[in-house]
Amino acid sequence: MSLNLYDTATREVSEFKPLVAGQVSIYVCGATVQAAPHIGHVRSAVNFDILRRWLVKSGYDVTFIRNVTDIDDKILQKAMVEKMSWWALALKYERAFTDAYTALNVLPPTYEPRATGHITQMIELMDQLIENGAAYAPGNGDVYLEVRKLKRYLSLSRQNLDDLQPASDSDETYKKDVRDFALWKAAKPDEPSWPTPWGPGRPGWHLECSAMAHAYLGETFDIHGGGLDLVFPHHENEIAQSEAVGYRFAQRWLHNAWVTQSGEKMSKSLGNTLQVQEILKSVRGIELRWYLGSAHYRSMLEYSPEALQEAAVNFKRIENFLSRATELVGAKPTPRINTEFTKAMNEDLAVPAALATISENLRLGNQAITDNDIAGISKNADEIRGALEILGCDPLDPAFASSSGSDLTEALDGVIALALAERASARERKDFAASDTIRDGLSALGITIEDTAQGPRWSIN
RNA sequence: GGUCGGGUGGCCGAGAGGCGAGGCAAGGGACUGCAAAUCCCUCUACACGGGUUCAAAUCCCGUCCCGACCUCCA
Repeated sequence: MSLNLYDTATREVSEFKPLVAGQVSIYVCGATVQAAPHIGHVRSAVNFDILRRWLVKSGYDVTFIRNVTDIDDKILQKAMVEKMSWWALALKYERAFTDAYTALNVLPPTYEPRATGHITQMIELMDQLIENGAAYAPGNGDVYLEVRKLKRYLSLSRQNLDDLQPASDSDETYKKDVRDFALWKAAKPDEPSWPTPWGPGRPGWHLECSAMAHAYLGETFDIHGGGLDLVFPHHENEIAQSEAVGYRFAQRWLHNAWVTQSGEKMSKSLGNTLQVQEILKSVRGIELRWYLGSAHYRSMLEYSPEALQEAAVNFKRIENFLSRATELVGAKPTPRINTEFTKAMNEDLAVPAALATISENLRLGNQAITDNDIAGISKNADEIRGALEILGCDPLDPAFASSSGSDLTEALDGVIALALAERASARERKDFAASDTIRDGLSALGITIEDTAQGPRWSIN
């Protein structure tokens, strides 16, 4: 069974064939670290993390590059506002992104290059582009790519150059065409700069990704990913720069859709963003990940607090089954992937269909508990755990290990066992008022008591 | 103006010519001292108007509505 993936360039789902058998190279546009991450940012990270985990599970050796753009106009602006050095601001928010990724169990990339660490590669790239006539340095310190000379420009977004609305800041006197874009920007007073043959300056947005993709993945690689809003101009311009020097660049383009609120894209300019750190006050990281990963990556995910809570409750049911299964089987489930799940994931990562297989496993597994069918419990628990592992939501993953020490849990278990013994004797003498007082008391402390065929069990809400 | 998504039941969310994904909520039932948890059953749908077809949520034409990008964006 082979993996089929969508490609933004062809607008079709097709069989994924890596350039080198058994290996996959991926470049994903990471954050421009100018503010704390909102849930749209991490949705993108989660989507591509699921892709990566699925490729690894499918037997590929995956090289996964996700960059950090740590220099751009917005970062300089924000640094002024926050009255700190641009580099301090960039690192501050880079850490915020890293914390968010960690909280959501997004695997660290194979390498995470920063734009400012690749100025040399950018200068080399511009050098080549100027030499072969694709780019020009008008003499003021800027370097532009001459888009009119490109044959395939805008093929990813399928637009015509002449149909584009002129840029709002198109009073550029140095550009040959208003649509030419800056590879490099001359330093203004008080701005950071690096020396180049064309004068001191700093990278324009776009150039860093071409340079870094080339540095780590070579002239061509399998998959380039990012948010849908990067198709134009960012990815078009990456293609333009890279193809103009003769690189074949990305073989396939994957773009994730947004998180929306009331149908509108979450964005800083609308002020409707939901910070990851805020959301994590109401749900755990694993629950937020379960929620963000639940929709198909190419579909908009309409956020609502209710939907998030629903997802969290839904996830707790699965966790509850896994912990009961572990108790009854006497061993942690062994992750296993079933054919239905595989089929779903191989069809352009159809996570919603994959979730339906988990629901079925859950139903059958709970039924097996009722029937005391250990083999059935085990089978379904194994398959659920296997699926959760791919989705990055395995509650037994050490990444989600609870911070409360096991000593504490043991002590608590002992205390609750005492209370439950009292309750059991009260029930035996049919003193239900007394037994309910104990249960209600524990419940008020956030401890839920369930009476099962194997006796009472407790859990913390 | 150009390019591109979308409108599915009370809600979320798949599907893309035929057998109503799945989840949540709701109603009924089983289990329970009562609960909780769990299981079983039931209900509600494809924006609108035409067309193609034996068959349309799915394809075509038109209309309405929502959203995104057009050099800030995951």
